[in-house]
Amino acid sequence: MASKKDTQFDPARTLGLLWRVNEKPSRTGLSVDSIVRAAIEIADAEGLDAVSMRRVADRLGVGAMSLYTHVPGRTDLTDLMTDSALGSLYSGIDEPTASTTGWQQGLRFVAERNWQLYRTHPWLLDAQGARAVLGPHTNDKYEAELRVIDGIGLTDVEMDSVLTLVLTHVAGTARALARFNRVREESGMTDVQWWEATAPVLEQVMDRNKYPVSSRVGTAASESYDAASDPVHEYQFGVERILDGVAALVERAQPH
Amino acid sequence: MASKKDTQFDPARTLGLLWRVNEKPSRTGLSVDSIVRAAIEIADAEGLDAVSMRRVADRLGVGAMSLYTHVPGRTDLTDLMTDSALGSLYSGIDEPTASTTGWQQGLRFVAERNWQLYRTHPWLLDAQGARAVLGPHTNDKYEAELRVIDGIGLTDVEMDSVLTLVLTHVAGTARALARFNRVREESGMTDVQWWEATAPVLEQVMDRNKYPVSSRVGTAASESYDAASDPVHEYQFGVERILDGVAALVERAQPH
DNA sequence: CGGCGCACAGTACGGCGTACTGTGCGAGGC
DNA sequence: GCCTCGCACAGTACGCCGTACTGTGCGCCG
Repeated sequence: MASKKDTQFDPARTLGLLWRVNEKPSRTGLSVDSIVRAAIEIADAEGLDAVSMRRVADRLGVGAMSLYTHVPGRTDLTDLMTDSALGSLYSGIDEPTASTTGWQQGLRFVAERNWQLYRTHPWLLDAQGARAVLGPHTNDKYEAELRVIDGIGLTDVEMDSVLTLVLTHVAGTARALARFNRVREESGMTDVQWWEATAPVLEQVMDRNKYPVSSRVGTAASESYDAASDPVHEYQFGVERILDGVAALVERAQPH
Repeated sequence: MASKKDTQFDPARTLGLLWRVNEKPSRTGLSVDSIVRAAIEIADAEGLDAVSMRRVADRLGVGAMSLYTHVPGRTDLTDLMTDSALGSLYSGIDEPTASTTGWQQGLRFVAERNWQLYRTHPWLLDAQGARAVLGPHTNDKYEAELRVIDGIGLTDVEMDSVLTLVLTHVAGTARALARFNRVREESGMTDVQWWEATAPVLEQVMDRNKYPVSSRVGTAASESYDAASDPVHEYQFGVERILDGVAALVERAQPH
């Protein structure tokens, strides 16, 4: 994925598409918007891999190649899907700041919205292929999220770093959750079933004495989670640790 | 990718492969090890997408279908590659604890090794497709890494959570770095060139007044990084914040 | 030395993105 | 009112992919 060389790498064209510079009223109702909408529906239901040009065209009752009139190729379509999905994140550019007080609450709000976004559109995690997508919603998102940590004593660069840190954590744990869910769907096997098939073989082959700490911790963790891992817990635990770490940074910047 | 239904989902078979339960001395030197080695070489040079069964077979001077005698399919091959790559992480199960003092230094050591691992094998980031790979090296890794935070006052579950938090952060920032490098390679365009092609169009379409905070912060960040982002800085910054956050947790568990 | 099993090879199918090449509809000029 | 031209849409084809299924011929064991 994302390894094919684009026929033509044209940032200007992509940008024009993202901001819908040339709205074309076509004769069969085909348009950038309708194509993106169809693609997102498929991706939501079956993942990004299921979004092939043929599938999207089928869903629109149109020939596969007709899509290329409106969209340069699959890569750009993915960018368009990404920016479009980001449009539903916040009701407005002020929502995160307006609906919270204090930077901790603000960052938690931002994290939670991103987490929910990845839950509804897990394909977003597979969609970050190339350079940043500079679409309108992407820009709105960046501005809205930065505002919750503006004016709390961090430098501009630190603000960017803190936000990226939180978002990277959310994406990472969301990825674990998506993997978790996908495996269960596709294998038709619960974690317990899988473990029952795996454990006996592992027992024969692995010397438990070699792994004192990990067998103790692994057992404790899986008993606590009722599974091999618990992405939701990881997400929450991580956010709290990170907020504590950022608090230390803020205090250092502004000694009371 | 990773969406095809496996012909047969057989954990026992996969495990046997990972632990090399049935070493087969074949007649042309073809073996699980040689196949995995060839696959990794291709992946290191050209990414995981370039690892097709045909490519691997070609490199070994063998027909594509012959690989299936030793390996059930591409999915399992990927698991084998992953466990194999993890073998080079530490010289022994005690290296992280033996070469550091204190849990902070220990976690920094672990983070750094993982970071370097992802730098040499970026395809590892694309290889986590299904359930955990329970190979020998994967187990060694988990044990080695847990030991650096054993006995510092955390509960077993907290130990697992802390390690996962650090590793998730490393993987996330390594992914950003890999993307960064790949884009530069493939597009043949530096960040500066790209920006020069992008900026004028963006200027026409985006109202800067709508984005006071992000244009200030974005400018500061990109001037500081000489690029749109700096994954290395993000990695380091994040590790320090996370360590501070974990320190707060440790102190809370063990009041001085 | 005969025979059998398994390592290896080949062909083929249904998928993918998309280059290139038609076709026929809708709108503008007269 | 009609002709014409441009562009939205369609089709075919190529080279990739993973892998199911079907041969072949080598090496080992009796």
